[in-house]
Amino acid sequence: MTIKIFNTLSGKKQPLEPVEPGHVRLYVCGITSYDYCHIGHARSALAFDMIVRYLRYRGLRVTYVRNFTDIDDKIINRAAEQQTTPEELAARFINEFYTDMDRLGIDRPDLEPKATEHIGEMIDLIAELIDRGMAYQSGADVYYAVNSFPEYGKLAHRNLDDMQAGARISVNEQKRHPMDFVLWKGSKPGEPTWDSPWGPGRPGWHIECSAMSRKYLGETFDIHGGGKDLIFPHHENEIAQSEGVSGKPFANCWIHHGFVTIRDEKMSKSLGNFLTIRDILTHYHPEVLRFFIFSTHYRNPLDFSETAMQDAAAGLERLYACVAQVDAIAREKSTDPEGRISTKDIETINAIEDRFLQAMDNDFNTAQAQAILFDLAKIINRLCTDLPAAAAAADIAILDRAAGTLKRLAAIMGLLREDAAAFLKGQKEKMLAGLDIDEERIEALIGERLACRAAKNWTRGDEIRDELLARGIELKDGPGGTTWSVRRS
RNA sequence: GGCGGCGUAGCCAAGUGGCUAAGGCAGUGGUCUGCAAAACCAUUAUUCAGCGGUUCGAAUCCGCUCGCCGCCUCCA
Repeated sequence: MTIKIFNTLSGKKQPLEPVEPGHVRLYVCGITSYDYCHIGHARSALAFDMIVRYLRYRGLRVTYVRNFTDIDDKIINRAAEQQTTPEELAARFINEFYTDMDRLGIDRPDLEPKATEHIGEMIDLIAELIDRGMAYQSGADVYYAVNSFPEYGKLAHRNLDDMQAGARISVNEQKRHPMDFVLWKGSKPGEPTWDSPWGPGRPGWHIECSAMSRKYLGETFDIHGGGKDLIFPHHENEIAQSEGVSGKPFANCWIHHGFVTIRDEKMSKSLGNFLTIRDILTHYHPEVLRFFIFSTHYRNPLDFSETAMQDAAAGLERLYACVAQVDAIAREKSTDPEGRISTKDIETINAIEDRFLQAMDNDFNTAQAQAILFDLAKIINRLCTDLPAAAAAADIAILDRAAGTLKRLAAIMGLLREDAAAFLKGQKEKMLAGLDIDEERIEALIGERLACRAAKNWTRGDEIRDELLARGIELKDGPGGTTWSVRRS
């Protein structure tokens, strides 16, 4: 089995063939740190977290680099608004970013370089571009000459003529070509500044990724990723810079994920429809967000709604309930000498992992992979339902192994990583918090109902059950007594 | 104007030439239960926006039409 990935550059799915066999080098564009992260950032971080976990699961070594843009116009402007320095602002939001990422259970990349710590590398790169006649100084700025790179537009699948027809390009007297972009910006008074051969200034946005990826991953590496909105101009410009200097292919494969939308519109600050990660996490467990995000293929748009999150929570709870059921098997009562689970069921269980890997090998199809997890959960549930009280040790072992497979595969998406009973209890408490009733009162009513039922006073017993149901609490009478859950509205 | 994507059941969402069109949520019938709930079993798209075409065969390929979205400016 080979891993196939959709490559934006070629427009096709292609087998992953690392430059160094067995070792994948991956660069992902991280955040510009000037504000709290929204669900779109979460999708990006989660998508690549899943990709890295999967590649490692498949036995590949991965070097994962994700940068921080900690100097840029937005940071400077926001710092001025908040009467602080760009350095302080950027550092603060990098910390906030880590808070969010940690809560989402996202593994840290291997390297997280910051732009401001690589000014020297950027200056070197710009100088090389000037030497090669691909960049020019104009006033206090340095620009990249797009005409010097004949393949400009190959990633976005456009050419310079198409783009100029758009005519949304601001006129800048200093540029030779309207599409030329800045590599080095002469600084204005009061702005952060670094010395350079072209005078004091700061780097343009695109050059940092070219400089840092070259330093940490080399001139040619395997995968470069980011959101679809980065295809043009950011990634196009990175290619122009990096290949302009090296004359070699930059990234062999480009992965771009889709947007998170709200009511089918892209989130944006101007529309006021963006939600921060921490907003979401006050209402939902991090794994619910993960489940939601991975319920759609990473390249497709994903529409956020309360309903979708409720559905995701219900689905995730179903998987957890399956694991909890296996955890709760009464092992000590095992006396059956012979297992009863059919060979057919065992074969189906054994085939799950291959099916899962096949789905994931196909451009990380997590939606399909989730469906396979549900197939496994369904079998486990059925076997548990049919399991006699004195189940055979062999059968219990099969169920334990199946539940282990479920958890192991789900963990690639960062799911089912908590103790099942604890997770379900947590969800229950979270939902209970939104209701006008507390646990003590519920237990008291259950106690009262138990007495009624013992006396076969079904009428009053049912009354209590209906009363609780009206307040959002569902009762379940099981062999081990009555338990309750919060009804999902 | 240029480029690209999408339109599959009540909702969400896989499937990109050929076994019965995955899975989740919601719904319905049944088993279980004093009655319920959960779980299980069964069931819910003869059909994949519409119209034409290619093919022995298409949701899947091609053309056109309609609708929605994104990029071309900072953006995950």
